[in-house]
Amino acid sequence: MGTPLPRDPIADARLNWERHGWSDVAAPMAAITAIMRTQQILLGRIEAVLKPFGLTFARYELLALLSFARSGALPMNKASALLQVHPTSVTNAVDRLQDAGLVIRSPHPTDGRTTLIELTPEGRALAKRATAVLNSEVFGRSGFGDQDVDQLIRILGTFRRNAGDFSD
Amino acid sequence: MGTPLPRDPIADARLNWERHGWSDVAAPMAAITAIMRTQQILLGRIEAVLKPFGLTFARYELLALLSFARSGALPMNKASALLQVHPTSVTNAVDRLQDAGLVIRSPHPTDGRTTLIELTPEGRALAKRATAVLNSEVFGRSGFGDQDVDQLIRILGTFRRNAGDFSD
DNA sequence: TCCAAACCCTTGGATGTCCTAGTATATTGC
DNA sequence: GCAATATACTAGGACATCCAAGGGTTTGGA
Repeated sequence: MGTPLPRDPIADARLNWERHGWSDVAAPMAAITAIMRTQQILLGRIEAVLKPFGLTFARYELLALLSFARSGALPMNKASALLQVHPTSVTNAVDRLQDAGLVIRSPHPTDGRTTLIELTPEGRALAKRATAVLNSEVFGRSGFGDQDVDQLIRILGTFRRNAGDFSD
Repeated sequence: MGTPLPRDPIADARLNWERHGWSDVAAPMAAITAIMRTQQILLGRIEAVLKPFGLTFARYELLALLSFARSGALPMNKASALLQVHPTSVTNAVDRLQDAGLVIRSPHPTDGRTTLIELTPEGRALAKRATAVLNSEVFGRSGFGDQDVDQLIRILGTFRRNAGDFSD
């Protein structure tokens, strides 16, 4: 990561918006751009922690999801829905996790269309170790204050519900 | 995008974290995961709007940045720094924008190492039209309340400053 | 019963991002 | 003045994401 910029580029963009007569949408534009940039920063931290484990965020998410399933196994389409990513992304992740011996594919007992993803003991152990480091190095040092964390969960939760993520 | 899930998957993940004795980091984990998911939703909306223009978000950002530069031209390294992406990503975006006739590369007048990216009239016109639609369709209907927009800008601004994005 | 529609997963192609390495040009120091 | 260092951009490779298309399986209505 380079040297800090002398000025906040998002604040500058907001000024540019206002100068061009788009004041009514300048603030949401700045908020949305800030979300994009924050995601980029956080993803960078997470991937840096996971790299020594040979994991990417996408693969870790799948591993973690499986480790919380009672049986340690889930159908591909369930995983796709819960992780809210495209089915092909799950296929891709499973391919690599399987090559690494962390999961195995097995046929669904009653539905021939469905493939189950199952955690191996190695996969379960790796998920546990990776989570421990993520907890201490990323989530435990997020840089957000406690109140801001609550605000984020509230604001983004409302947004996600309105966007159709869940009907809770 | 599929049917809404019956339950919020991030709230469930938070419960799983608490059940496993990681209550101290469960809330920041939920906040960070929510940021990742929100970014995904917003990016999807933006790319859907830009697709008819033949633009992706990465290319649009570069066009918009150039359109705000007084001369309509910037060195590659400046663009990379301001957009906060890897230099190779700028190279990639410029390649495609140049193929589309929206920008041209020109040599820097005094520094032979540097390449200037310059907006063509077509590029400037397209940026203007794309911005108008983004403003009305995405930023103008973000789904965030006015107060929440302010909160997001404040919280994420502090985060980005602490992360070393800028020293303002 | 049987066939069309729906569903599940995979493959192939396009895009974007990053990293590492390499080439070319500037600047600095001796 | 020349070598060493720093900077700017590009090339190639690894991953992840999406879309479109295809083949196998199940379901439900004619």
